[in-house]
Formats: sequence, structure tokens, C-alpha cells
Amino acid sequence: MNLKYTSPRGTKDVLPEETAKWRYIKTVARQVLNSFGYEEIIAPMFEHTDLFTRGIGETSDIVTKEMYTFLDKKGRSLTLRPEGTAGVVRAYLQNGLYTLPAPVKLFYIGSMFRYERPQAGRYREHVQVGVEAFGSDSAYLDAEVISAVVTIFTKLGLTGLTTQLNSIGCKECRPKYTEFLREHLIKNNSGLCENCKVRAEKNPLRILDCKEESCKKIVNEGKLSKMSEYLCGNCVSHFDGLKDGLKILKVNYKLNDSLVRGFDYYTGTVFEVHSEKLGAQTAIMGGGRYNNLVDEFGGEKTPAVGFGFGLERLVSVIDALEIKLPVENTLDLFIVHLGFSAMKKALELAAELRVSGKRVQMVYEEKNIKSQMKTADALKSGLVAIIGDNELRDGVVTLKNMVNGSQKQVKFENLKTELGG
RNA sequence: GCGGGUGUAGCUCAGUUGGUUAGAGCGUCAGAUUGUGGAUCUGGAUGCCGCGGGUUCAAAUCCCGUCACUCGCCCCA
Repeated sequence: MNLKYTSPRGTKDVLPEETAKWRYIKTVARQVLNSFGYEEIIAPMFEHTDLFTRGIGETSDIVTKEMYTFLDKKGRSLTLRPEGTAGVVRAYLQNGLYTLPAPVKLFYIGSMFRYERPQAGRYREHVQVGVEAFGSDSAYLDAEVISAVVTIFTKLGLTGLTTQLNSIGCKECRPKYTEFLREHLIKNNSGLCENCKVRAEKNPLRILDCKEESCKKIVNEGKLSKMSEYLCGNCVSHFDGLKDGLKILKVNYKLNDSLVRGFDYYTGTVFEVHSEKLGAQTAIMGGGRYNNLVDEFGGEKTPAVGFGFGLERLVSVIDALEIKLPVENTLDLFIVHLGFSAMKKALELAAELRVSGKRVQMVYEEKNIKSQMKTADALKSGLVAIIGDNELRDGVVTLKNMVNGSQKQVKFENLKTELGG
């Protein structure tokens, strides 16, 4: 075959076998999040470009080189959303959701777009389930938010996950730490990688997360003070509260001093969940607290916390763990017909049964019985109804149980009750 | 943006130091005395050997380019 078109780089088709898994995961996520009091919000897939550049941070990698930005016909700069939080914050403000009792708990399921080089677990379009809770600064809310994802993952049967935790400080204490880092790193910048030399100036926190051996060395062996030593009193007690909350909620975690996230809006709590089953991209969930974003977007000062997890990565973990999700794709009835009038009768019967929600299939050509039986078997139909001249004459079908092979005659009008509904 | 690997049937892959009609398994379609599936057997169909160029009497095979996929760096879900 000479394909004229292929899907764009970094995108993929999710085929029926896999959509069943996606559907199941989304259902579980919705149930769990509803039980935690979250309601679904559907925000646009594209927004004004400024929303992201201001929200995510003008120097972040995502904004500087990974956004799908385009001009519309009136010359407005729009961008396909690279993440979900900025749009939800915008919607929260624009629709006056701050008048609802706090905390306002929202979740979304949708595609995110980033112009990245594709590799295992990384696509240019990926689907995220995300959560945002507005209007409470309680550490127990942070703990509960983390517990919500963990609950989803547990319900799906995931194992081998680690939840990592850090506090990157607030407006009060973080600048002092970044200043310390900057000074220290500029003094000793000879060992830093090219990227980090720039980061030392612009965003020294990111160096903590650098994977270059030389930078790791400087970070680990340089007796560098940790952010934790610079945390202000509020941040310390908040972080303690979080750990306490996680204990109450029975969520295991690991502290990770060098956990920093790629969006500039985070304050205080940051967290990620990693799976050993993924390739180089081991994070399946990431999130944290962002107490300044709402007022940066023009609202009242409103503390908030949220996370997002990626469905593609989640599914690959599920597959790697060989977890069989309870996805049913069997057929209730396959109708085999012999002869033209039998085919028309089959068409009619199938339509009647489908009204009551039965999954019914048939073929639309006059084929021999053997071939139709094979098809019924391939489609995993539990029951097969056979209609030939004899059945038409008597007003019945021959109903065959495909599991044990037994057969019986069932009147047309009784077929529905025979199928249990 | 930077590196490594791979492109042969719908899928997984084989294809010998370049040599004539390019193969296997799975799947698909048809059939095995005519109204009964899963097993087995028989037969059929399907390939611009990713694309373009070059070397050669001769290229799936060697060289260059290109595109795509893939893995990693970066970043992130």
C-alpha cells in the first residue's frame, strides 16, 4: 500500500483495543474524583498565547520552544494548550467560580500539545487528567489531592510507584535561596554544563534537577545548602502539615530535595509519582501548589493546588505490569441468516434487540452458514441465532449457546426476554 | 535543538560474500460432498523491499541524501 497520508509526528491513533482501556481509566478517575468532591470542567484547547507565557513562565522550556502558537484570521496570537492549569485558572476567574464555597474543586480530561522530540512515553499530543482546587492553603488539602491520585492508581491496580515530595518555598523564602544558589554557582560555574551556566543566572533552582554528571556532582558534593534549610516558618509548618496529612491518609512518600518542576507558578509543595516500569520518562503524575497564579491573572489572592497525569504513560505502565483491566468487548448475539428473506428478518430482529441495549451483529451479504459461524466466533458472541427457511416458516430462531454448544428454538417475540431484557 | 538504532505483505520478521519468478509465521479470503464456530488440512490474494539519487552488466542487499519511526539527551505527563 502506498500511504498518501500519515499521522503527524508525535501523534498516535488509539485503536479500539486501547480505547476500551482509556474509557475504563477515565471512568475510574471520574468516580474517584467525584468521591473527593471534584466536578468536571471542559476548557478550550487553545487560549490566548499570553495566558501561557505569563502563567507558565517566559523563560521555561515549554514557553520558549515547545508551544504550538499560531495567528488566527484576525491576527490574534493563540496557542494550543501545553498544560491544563492556566486555562482552568482563567475559567475560574472569568466565570466567577470564586463565589462558590471554597475550596472549589475542578477536574478536566483533555489533550495537551507540546512541540517536543517524540520518544518513549512522550508525544506531541497527550491526554491528561488534571485536578485544581482553589481557595484553601491547608496542607491537608495538598495531602488529600495527592491521596486522590494515589487512590486512582491503586484502584487501577498499579504497583511499583513512588510518590516524591518537596517544598520549593514561597515568595518570602525562595528568593533568598535562589540568591544563595546564584552567588554560589556563579563563583564555581566552571564545572556546570552549558545549559546550567545560563540557568545560574536566570533560574538557578533548575540546576538541582540537571541530569548532567558534572552538575550533579556540584550539587551533591558541593555541600550546597538545601532549599529545606532556607524555608521560612510558614513553609516549614505547611510542609510538616502535608507530611502529617499523608500519614493520616496512609500515603507513602519519599522526600526529594532536588525535585523542582518545569512551570514557574509553583510555590511550596511540589510532588511527582514515578513508575519503575517506564523508560526514560518515569513520571506519570506531577503537580503542586500555586498560590500566586490566581492573583497574577487579575483575581483576588487565592491559594490553589493541583496535578496532572498522562493517560498514554499510565496505559504503558498498566501494560508493562500486565494488568488486565475489566474491559468487556463481547457481543450479546450474532444472527446467522440463510437466504435473502432470512437476512431481512435478521436485520429487523437486530434492530429490535438493540433498542433494549443488546449488542447484536450480523453480516450483510448472503454467505454460507459456516463462514457466518466463524465470524460469530471471531467476534466472541456468546449466543448465535440462526434463521433459515425452517425458522422463518415456524416464526422462530435456532439459538445456539457458543460456550456449551446447546441449541433450542426460540420464538421471534421471545428472543428479547431470552437474552435477559 | 543534539546524538544512536531501524525502515521488506495488515502484523512479527527471514532474505546468506550484490545475481535472475522476494519468503515464513500470524491474520485475512475461499474450500474440505452442499444448515453449524473454535482444531487440522488444502488453496488464493496482498509487496513502487520508505522515498530520491549514485556505483554496477546486475541493488532489498553497497554509497550519499531525504523522510518516517524508534531509543536516549534536554524538558515533561
